[in-house]
Amino acid sequence: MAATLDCGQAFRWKTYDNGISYVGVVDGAIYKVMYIDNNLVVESDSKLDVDFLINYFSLDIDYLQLQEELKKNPTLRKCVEHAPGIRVLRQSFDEVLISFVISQNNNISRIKGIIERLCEMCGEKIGKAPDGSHLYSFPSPKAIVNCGEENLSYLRAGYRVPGILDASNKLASKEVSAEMFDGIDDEQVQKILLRIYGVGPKVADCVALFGLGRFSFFPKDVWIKRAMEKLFPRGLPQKYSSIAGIAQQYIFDYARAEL
DNA sequence: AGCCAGGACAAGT
DNA sequence: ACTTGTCATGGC
Repeated sequence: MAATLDCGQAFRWKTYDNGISYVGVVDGAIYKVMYIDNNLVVESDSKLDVDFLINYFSLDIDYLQLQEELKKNPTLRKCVEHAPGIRVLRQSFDEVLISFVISQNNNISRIKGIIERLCEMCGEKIGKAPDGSHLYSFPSPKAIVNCGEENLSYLRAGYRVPGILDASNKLASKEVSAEMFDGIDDEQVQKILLRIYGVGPKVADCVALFGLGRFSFFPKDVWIKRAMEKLFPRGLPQKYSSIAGIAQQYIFDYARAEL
C-alpha cells in the first residue's frame, strides 16, 4: 500500500499506524484504506462512490497481467519485484498540476509539507485525522488565486509561487482544463502543458501521467536519469512505450531504494 | 556543514 | 539546438 500511496505520485496519504492503514484526502473527501485478508478495504464518512474509487485506484486495470508483460525483461523484472504493489493512480488533474509545479528541484518530504500548508491556508476544513489534527481539502484554483502572492509566502515554497499562481489562474479561467486533452496526441498535450509557467518537460510528463492517465509519458527526474544510465543505457525497450510511465514508477522506486 | 532534491528559466554560446 | 548559472528552502 505504501508502494502506491507513498511513492512520490501522490503527496496527501499518511499512515498513523506504521503502514497498516493509510488516511488521505481525495477530491474533498477523507478516506481510510487498508488490506484485510488480502482485500482492499476503503472507509469514509462520505458516501462511497465505487466507480470513483475503481477509477482512482485503477482497479479496472489488470496489474498482474501488466506486470507479467514488464517482467519479460530481466531488468524490469527486478524493478517490479522490488515493489509489486505499485499502481499508477488516476488523480485529479488540477491537484496533480499544482502539486508537481511545487515538486520542481525539491524533495518529497518538503513537497508534502508545502502542499499541506497550501491546503491549510486555502482549502476547506473537512474533518480530522486519527491523531486529531484537522484535514483540509485540496484548494480550488480560484481559492489559491484569491489567496494572493503575499499570503502564499506562508507556504515557504520559494520561487515556485509564481508557477503555482499561473497554473491556478489558467485552471480557474478554464484556459487549461482536464477535458481539453481528450483525443489529443501526446505532442499536443506536452505543448499545452509547457505554456504554464513553472511547467517544464519533467513536470509536464508527471502531469500527463498522473493527472491524465497518459501511460506513454515517462518523467525523467534525477533518480530516473541515474537509473536509466545503469539499467537501460540505450533507453527503455521500444515495446514498452505505451506503458512507459507505469514502468517508470517501478524503476523510480527501485532506484530510490537501491541506487 | 554541506550536498542534494520528482527542474525551470533565461542568458549565453 | 545545446550548455550553464541561478533560483528558495529545508531534509538528511
